[in-house]
Amino acid sequence: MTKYDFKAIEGKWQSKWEEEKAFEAKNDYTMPKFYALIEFPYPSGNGLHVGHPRSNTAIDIIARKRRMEGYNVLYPIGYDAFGLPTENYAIKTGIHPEIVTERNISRFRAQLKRLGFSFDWSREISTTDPEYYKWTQWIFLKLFEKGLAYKAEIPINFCTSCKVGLANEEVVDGVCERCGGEVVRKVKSQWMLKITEYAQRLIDDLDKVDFIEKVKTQQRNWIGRSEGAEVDFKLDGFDKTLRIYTTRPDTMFGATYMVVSPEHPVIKELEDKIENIEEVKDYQQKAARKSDFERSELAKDKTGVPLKGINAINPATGKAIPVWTSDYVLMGYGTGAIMAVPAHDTRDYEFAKTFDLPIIEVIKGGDVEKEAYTDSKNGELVNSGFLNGLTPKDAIPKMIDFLEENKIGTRKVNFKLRDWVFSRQRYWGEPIPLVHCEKCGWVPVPYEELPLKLPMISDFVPSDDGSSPLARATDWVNTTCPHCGGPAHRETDTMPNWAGSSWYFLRYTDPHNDNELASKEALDYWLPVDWYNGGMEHTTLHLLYSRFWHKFLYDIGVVSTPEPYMRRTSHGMVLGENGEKMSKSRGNVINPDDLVDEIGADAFRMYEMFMGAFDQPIPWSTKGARGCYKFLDRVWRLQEMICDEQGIRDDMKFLVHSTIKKVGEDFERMKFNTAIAAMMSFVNEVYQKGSITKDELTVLLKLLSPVSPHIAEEMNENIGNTQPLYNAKWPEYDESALVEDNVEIGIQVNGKVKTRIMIKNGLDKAEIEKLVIEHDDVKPFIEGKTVRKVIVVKNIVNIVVA
RNA sequence: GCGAAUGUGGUGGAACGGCAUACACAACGGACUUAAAAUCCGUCGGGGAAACCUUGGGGGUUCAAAUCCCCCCAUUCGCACCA
Repeated sequence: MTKYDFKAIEGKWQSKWEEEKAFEAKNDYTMPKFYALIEFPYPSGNGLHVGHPRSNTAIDIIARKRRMEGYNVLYPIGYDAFGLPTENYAIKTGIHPEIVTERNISRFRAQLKRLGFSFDWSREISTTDPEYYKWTQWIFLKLFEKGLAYKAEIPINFCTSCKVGLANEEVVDGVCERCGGEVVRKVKSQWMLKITEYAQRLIDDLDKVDFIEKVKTQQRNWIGRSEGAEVDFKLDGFDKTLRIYTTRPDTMFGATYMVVSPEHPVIKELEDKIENIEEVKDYQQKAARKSDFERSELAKDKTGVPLKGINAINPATGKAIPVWTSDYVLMGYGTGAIMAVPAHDTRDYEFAKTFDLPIIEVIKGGDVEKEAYTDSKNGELVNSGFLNGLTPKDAIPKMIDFLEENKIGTRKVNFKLRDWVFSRQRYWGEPIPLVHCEKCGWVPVPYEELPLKLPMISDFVPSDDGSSPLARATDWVNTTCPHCGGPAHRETDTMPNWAGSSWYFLRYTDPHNDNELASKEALDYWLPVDWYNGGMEHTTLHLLYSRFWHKFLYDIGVVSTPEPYMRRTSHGMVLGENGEKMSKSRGNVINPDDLVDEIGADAFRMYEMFMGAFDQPIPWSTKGARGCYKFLDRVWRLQEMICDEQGIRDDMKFLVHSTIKKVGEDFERMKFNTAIAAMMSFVNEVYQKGSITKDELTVLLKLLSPVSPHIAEEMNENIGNTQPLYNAKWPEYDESALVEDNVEIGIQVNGKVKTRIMIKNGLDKAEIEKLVIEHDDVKPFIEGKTVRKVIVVKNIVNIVVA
């Protein structure tokens, strides 16, 4: 009996799988299909993180099980390789990003291959490959064609350190998500994508898919739909109205002042009429200088300035109310102006208290002396004319009807979601395939000229004025207009790295197609993705963006499903051994290579799954990982315990079949830790027994093979099975074998467990009751007491005595 | 501030409302060994003679609660002036 030599075994089977093309998806579109997907990694210079294999192994287990169940499985891999870290590295070292990317990908590929994932390597892609980004550009041009890509002068989030514009989603706590640099607002001309046009559908279609609830909730909150009304307030003494948005039209009788955002155009329009215009302008400037971080940090203290001389008429009461400006009202949401109802809105309340503005209670139910009463369902309207006596819930529609009848307002739905800032002033991204011509404006690069390749340059440092490094590649920038032939220049901004990842799962279905992003047949067969696992951090970024692109492609007939992913699950983060997030600065990063050297890929994979509940964050434990090695070594030595008997022995039937059931069901529920525990129990019992048959062992190896495939294949071969496990049939359990002859039942007296007894299985309740009451072990607990009731449930009997 | 999740031995964690602490890690004891490692076999929530106590704390529903309901406390993660 040889030692468990995981190095030799793993190398041997990895080569074998490759030679036999064991995991290549078949282009046989008549077979039942299963598309398993993980988020393709960003090939960073640090190599694989122990978090990657958690998602990869989980879906690998599912993919391998599906193959054994007869599905044509697509489990692809690729690299999301455009992006800032590579570019920053290039700036620091002078090595071209293309070379860095190539190097990083090689390292990732080697690390992934070492772990024995059943990826279809023949479909490997990289977003930086011109043959790939040709189609990223193609989709962009389609969006442009349909009016969903537009250029706008907007205040953007600008990272002062990366010198790059960021999407709202990339600003975390007021600082840059990637580098932690300060983010300020800067007005720039940017390409935007109209994701807001899909806002309603992105919410509605969540009902069609099986995503974990957390993801759905987060997406809904991010899209932030609200129903309300837009109302025009007349400005006293002017032929002019100020439009506001409110979700609480029922409180309109309590609107005692109005507030406009500092960026609101009305200030400019009424410049001459505002008596304290200098003070107002000063406030505007201060607000503009504030970074987002400062704006939110200072949120506690309300600031503002009245627009002296400007009053509005409350359309409900007919009374004149003052107009203020304050940065607690945002230009980007609603109309940039609000009616302030201090009695029933927390922010308005604070503002009114700060500036001593009147507070009128219009809903009874709280104590407006102390705080705003904001319940939009309960309470009773007062001081509100025709709404008096109603609850807010009933008053809202009634007020909207009133506004619509009198043509001063309309029903209106608003979303928090903003359009997607799509331009980056960076080098290492897909060039935006547009040309600007003085005469013709923005003109698309003709489809037949795609891919528009990134020019080779050697200086990637972004300019201080925030323009892209590509602007300096004048040979490339200066071109002719595809429309009129006149002089023109290319767009020098590039796409964000969310572009390539928004559709990569489509390319996998037909990755070498030169004529289309993928053939219709391939797309129709493989889509939607059956099971997609990835990180929660991508919920409002990648996951939302790719749903948007997919819906657009659905609308133009490229794909046939309205949603890209049927099922979405999420893994918990792997923390350092000290329970903190793994990071270089904390010094608690675990390098998978070292551990794989020590315990092998099979044990490593197993530990990744065994360490804890899949969806919870779990601290790493290298000792725990070594425990999995110990278990596999124990499995290995089962070969010495094979006996001459055949088949599954009677006294093993229950164990074998209940383990098949448990492992299979737990895999499907992503309860990998308890599935592995069941296999450990199985092995413990075999050790107790001292022997195992070849057939019993074969079952165990099949169950083990999705988690630790190399050792399972090797042992399977050793014991004389000729069919490799990767295309063996997944074992089925026999229901009748799950019924034991005798069962242990727990005896409770008044709900507390007192003892346990063995009884024959299959008795009815009355028989069990009789048996229990008369049982010698039970008697002491009920002697001299009156039995009030006996409850028999499954394997518990509860005797209620007095 | 709002929302969500989590809280069980020394540690990671199990447990359709039905025998709490499965399975591991660590620790301890024994066997094997000249010795160690590895391996195998045991012990392992508290308390103890037994009774009994124990799932962050307090209440409740139930024959029965880690699990369901209410109120607190703590930790983590989202969102954060969205009218």
